[in-house]
Amino acid sequence: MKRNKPKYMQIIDAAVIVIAENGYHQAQVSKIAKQAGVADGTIYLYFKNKEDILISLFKEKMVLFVEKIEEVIAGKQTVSEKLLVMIENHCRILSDDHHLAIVTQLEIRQSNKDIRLKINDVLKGYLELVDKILISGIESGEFSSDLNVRLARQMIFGTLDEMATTWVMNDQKYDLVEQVPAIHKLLLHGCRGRN
Amino acid sequence: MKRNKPKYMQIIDAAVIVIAENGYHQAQVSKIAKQAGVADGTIYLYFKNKEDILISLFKEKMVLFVEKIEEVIAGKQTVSEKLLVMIENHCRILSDDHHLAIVTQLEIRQSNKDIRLKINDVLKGYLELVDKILISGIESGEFSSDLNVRLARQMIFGTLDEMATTWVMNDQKYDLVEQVPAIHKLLLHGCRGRN
Amino acid sequence: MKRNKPKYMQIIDAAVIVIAENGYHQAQVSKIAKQAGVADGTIYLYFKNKEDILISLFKEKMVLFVEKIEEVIAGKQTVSEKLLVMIENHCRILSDDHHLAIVTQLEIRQSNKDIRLKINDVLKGYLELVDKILISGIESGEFSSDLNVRLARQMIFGTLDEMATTWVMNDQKYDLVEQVPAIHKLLLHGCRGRN
Amino acid sequence: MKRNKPKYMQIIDAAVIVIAENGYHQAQVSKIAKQAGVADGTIYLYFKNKEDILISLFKEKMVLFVEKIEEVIAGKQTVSEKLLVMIENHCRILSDDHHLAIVTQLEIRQSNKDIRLKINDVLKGYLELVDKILISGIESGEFSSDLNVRLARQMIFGTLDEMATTWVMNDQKYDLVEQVPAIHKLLLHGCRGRN
DNA sequence: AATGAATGAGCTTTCATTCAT
DNA sequence: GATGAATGAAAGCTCATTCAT
Repeated sequence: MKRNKPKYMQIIDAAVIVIAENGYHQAQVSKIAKQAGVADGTIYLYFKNKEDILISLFKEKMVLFVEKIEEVIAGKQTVSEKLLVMIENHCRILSDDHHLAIVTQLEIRQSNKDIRLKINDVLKGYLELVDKILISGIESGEFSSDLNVRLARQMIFGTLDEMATTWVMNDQKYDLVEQVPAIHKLLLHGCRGRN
Repeated sequence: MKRNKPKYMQIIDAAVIVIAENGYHQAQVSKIAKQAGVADGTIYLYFKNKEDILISLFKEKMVLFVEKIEEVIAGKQTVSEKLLVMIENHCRILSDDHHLAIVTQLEIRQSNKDIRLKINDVLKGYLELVDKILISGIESGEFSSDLNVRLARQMIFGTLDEMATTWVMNDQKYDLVEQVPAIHKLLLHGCRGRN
Repeated sequence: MKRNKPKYMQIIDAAVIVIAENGYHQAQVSKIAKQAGVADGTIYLYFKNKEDILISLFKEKMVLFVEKIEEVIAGKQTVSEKLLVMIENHCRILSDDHHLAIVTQLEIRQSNKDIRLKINDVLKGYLELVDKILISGIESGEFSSDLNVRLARQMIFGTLDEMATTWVMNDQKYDLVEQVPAIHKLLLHGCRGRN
Repeated sequence: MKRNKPKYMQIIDAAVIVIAENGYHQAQVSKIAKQAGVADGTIYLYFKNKEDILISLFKEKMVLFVEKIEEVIAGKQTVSEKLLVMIENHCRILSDDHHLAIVTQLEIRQSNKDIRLKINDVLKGYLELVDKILISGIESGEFSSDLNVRLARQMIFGTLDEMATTWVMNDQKYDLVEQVPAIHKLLLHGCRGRN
């Protein structure tokens, strides 16, 4: 298992720092190697190529992301609460790791279509989690059975992503978590759709 | 006025096609020139550099975008209607120009931070339009005065952007405009927030 | 006769200014045209190509240079006096036209070997003048008949040129003409060679 | 120490040959790399950029130049002898390396002002050597204490440089070293200045 | 005579990847 | 497993010159 080899995560963590601090196009393999404290060639013992570093990076971080959110959702009963803790954790995880926020919201998006598609694959794990919450809401009767789950999921993810990106673009100078209740209200009422 | 010089728009239109068909990083200046039917050097009579082509491209298209939407909104009374025609036009404009959709949703985002920031500046025109609609809703009493305009705008734009990007990523193989009523309902209820 | 057409000298004078102020490699034909107040294409009605502007420039200025010096020499009897007024005028002409000094001492030398050779041809007029002075010195007995005229001329021209270049390189911040008597003494004694 | 890395001198020597044989503006990095038997990219492991090759080239050769001359001067007592061996070596070093002569007398001077200034800095080492000889002449009483060292140095260097440049411009078809005694006599008498 | 829009050839430098040690 | 020197392909931009008006 790759993940158990110490240098694997060492290189990924180095990549996050180097990309966040230098930007995607200035994150040369040699810089990542230097930050990780290994030789350039060593990178290629753990990753197929540069693209593989990026996708692996995203995969590793996203797994933690989804695990964390699944964990906090588990204890919640109503869809409102589930949505709330999901939004809260989404914002908190990004707030807690400024480097990661920069990488996921700004830098990684500069990659080409191939990489974007692979990243989207990884993202599916998160989107399915959102779907699960929405479906639980329909089943509990809190949401109408007419709710278009795919569109609602796009609204939720699109909104959170836009919020986060704007926040990063503004150099993270305001508090993202503070806005959680307001966003929760907007999205919840959007999904409820009765008024 | 730049826009009146025929080659200016000729080059911009060529850039949209070349970027859409080859991807951002494979859209060399020489390819754009060839597509536009001019010499490489001619590009530089109309644009400062490659970056300037991209920003101008985005600016020109966004101006048309905003003008068109302002026009259709003008005739509408209720905020619900305004939102509907805005969403409808957002989707229709992208649907009607597949090349443009690819460029704005996927390719242009691969540009570096400098260009991204300038593109964001251009985008402000559109975001202010959304704000105007939201404020008109508050003034007419259709939306609560408690509505956080900035967050609501991020929800609306984030949702539309996510929808459009997903649609382009899926090779535009379903009908985007068809989803307008459902999205309108989601966003409107989100903003109304009474239920 | 080219020289009588007003735009011919207009373009040459513009070239001196543009080259002096921007440097040889930044003196584009379009800049010279603009400075001269004519269209780019007009340049080519008066000069075969860019190279021709440079050589013509040097030729026109050198003719004035040689004419002036021949004039002042004419009135002098001894070789010492002739040498003195030659040196004096060499320094004064450069001192009086800072732009020209920059162009002849620094910028024009950045041209390629072809142009250098043609410039050297033009320079011959001046070198022959120096030879004439030296020969008059031998004939009058002031200089030994053993004097190697070619080498002495190289000494004289090389010394004046090095002085002038150093002075221009130091931004012409000291007085070149002030040094004339000392240089005259050095060169005269070099040529006399009896001690 | 850069100079000990074999490829460093290999590239510099290749640059001398390529510049001498093709001219400054036709000495592309790829040509130099080919001549040196390395890949284009390898050049940039040893030099910051193309400019750096030129300046390093001049620096390395000038160091040898100055070292050599300092060595031969050391054994000489009178200023006349010192001047003689200096002139002799100046001419001999250029005569012995035709490529180097072309590069230093013609090609390198086509570089832009930035490079010229850096080259002038390197040249200072040589000019200081000339000053040292002149001062030793004043101290020994061979030269008058009235001698303007700066001007005398400009005469000596200017004369040698002009001789060498003319010789290279004439395709080095006569013997430069043969002229050493005559030049020595001219310059020595110029400095002595008593006659 | 004068214009100036259009042309298109040409080159330095970067950086992901390899492979001998 | 680890190293890091070496590789070499690839592209944006400039500017002297032309020529239709």
